[in-house]
Amino acid sequence: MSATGLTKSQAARRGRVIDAALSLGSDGGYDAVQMRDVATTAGVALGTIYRYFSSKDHLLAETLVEWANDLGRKVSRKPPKGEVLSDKVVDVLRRATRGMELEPKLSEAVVTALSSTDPHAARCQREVGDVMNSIIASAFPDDFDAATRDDICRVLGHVWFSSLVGWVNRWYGINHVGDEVEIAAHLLLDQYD
Amino acid sequence: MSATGLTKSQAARRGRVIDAALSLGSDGGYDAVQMRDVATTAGVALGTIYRYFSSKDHLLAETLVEWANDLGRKVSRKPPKGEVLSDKVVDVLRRATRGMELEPKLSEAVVTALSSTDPHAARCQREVGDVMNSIIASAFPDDFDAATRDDICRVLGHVWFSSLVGWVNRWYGINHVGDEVEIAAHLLLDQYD
DNA sequence: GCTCACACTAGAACAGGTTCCAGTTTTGCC
DNA sequence: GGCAAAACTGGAACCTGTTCTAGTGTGAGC
Repeated sequence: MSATGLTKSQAARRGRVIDAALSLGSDGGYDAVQMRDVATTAGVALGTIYRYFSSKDHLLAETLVEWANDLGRKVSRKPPKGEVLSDKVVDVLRRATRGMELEPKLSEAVVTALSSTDPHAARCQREVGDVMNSIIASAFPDDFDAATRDDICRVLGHVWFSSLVGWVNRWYGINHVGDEVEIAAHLLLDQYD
Repeated sequence: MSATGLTKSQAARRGRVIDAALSLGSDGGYDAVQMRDVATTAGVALGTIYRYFSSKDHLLAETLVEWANDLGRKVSRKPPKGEVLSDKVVDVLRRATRGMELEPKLSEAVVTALSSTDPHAARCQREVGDVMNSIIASAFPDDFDAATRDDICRVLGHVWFSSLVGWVNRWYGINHVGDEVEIAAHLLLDQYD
């Protein structure tokens, strides 16, 4: 068995389940990800899904973890653009937001799962938060005070998350997410430029 | 019938339903607010609840609206304490947080409902947000630039909401909510003192 | 006071997430 | 290869939010 503690066929099964969730979610959003459908689409028994994921929300949250890690790798390959600190931070957050814009239904699904109270989903939520924080932090210069930087990253993470929830709940459009984050970034960072 | 469009007995029924939800929620949190139990506790039929509230989340969100309005009245009676702007803002946000601390189970219930996608719940969410924003805004001096003030209030609202969700999902303790908001307030406001 | 539209009730029915079970297949180990 | 343990399967069952139905009040306008 591999380093993850799963045999090859198990890893494949788990992968098929995530793929099925992604596929159903990107077509119809959260409600369309029905566990019975995920099971048949993935070609596994319903009960098997629950061997790998503690709940529907956990399943969707795991897919978001993969997405966040992906984004992290991309950002480290193509560092944020911008003359001043606030521009760089806005650039990286807009890239994150644009990624969700491209898959609105799927984003609705995963963001909904992101505010679930399932404990296993909560681990994913924290993981996503950590990844986002480190992505944002990577836009800062090395000589920036680390404690202040972390505080600022957390605040921006809160704004990003809260705006996403607002978008998912149709309080306002997706473009608002980027705008809101940009406003926050300027309020927090312009004093350092 | 009264100004609200409800007869006296209807207003009473509606009130009993909310009271039942409050009572069940403050004992056992979100999961303990079961619609069948709400119905029997309130002494109404299950279907009747759905005449007044479109969903469980809507019901809980309405109770939060009442709570927020309450807080708004209290704050306008006893204005925020503090020498400098950031202290005042922190004071008012800590009062909001303390209110939830006193009823942790109930807060878990209403905050969970606050991130629901039900459209009627969404109206409540926006209402709560507006009330919170105006409460925070009331800590600012009259001559503060209104647009900047509103931007700052929204950012603080995001931090508050996101931290509450984090608390509800057990990412960290309730005291963290106040701390996180305080950090954000200092980052945003110390430059104006 | 009558009446009609509408609200309410009890309870069944439905939907989808989650759990359970009996039987079968895989897997790790000797 | 043979065996015990663990994983998987199909499917029923369970739970709780939500909807529906048939019958019973109830109150506003005449």
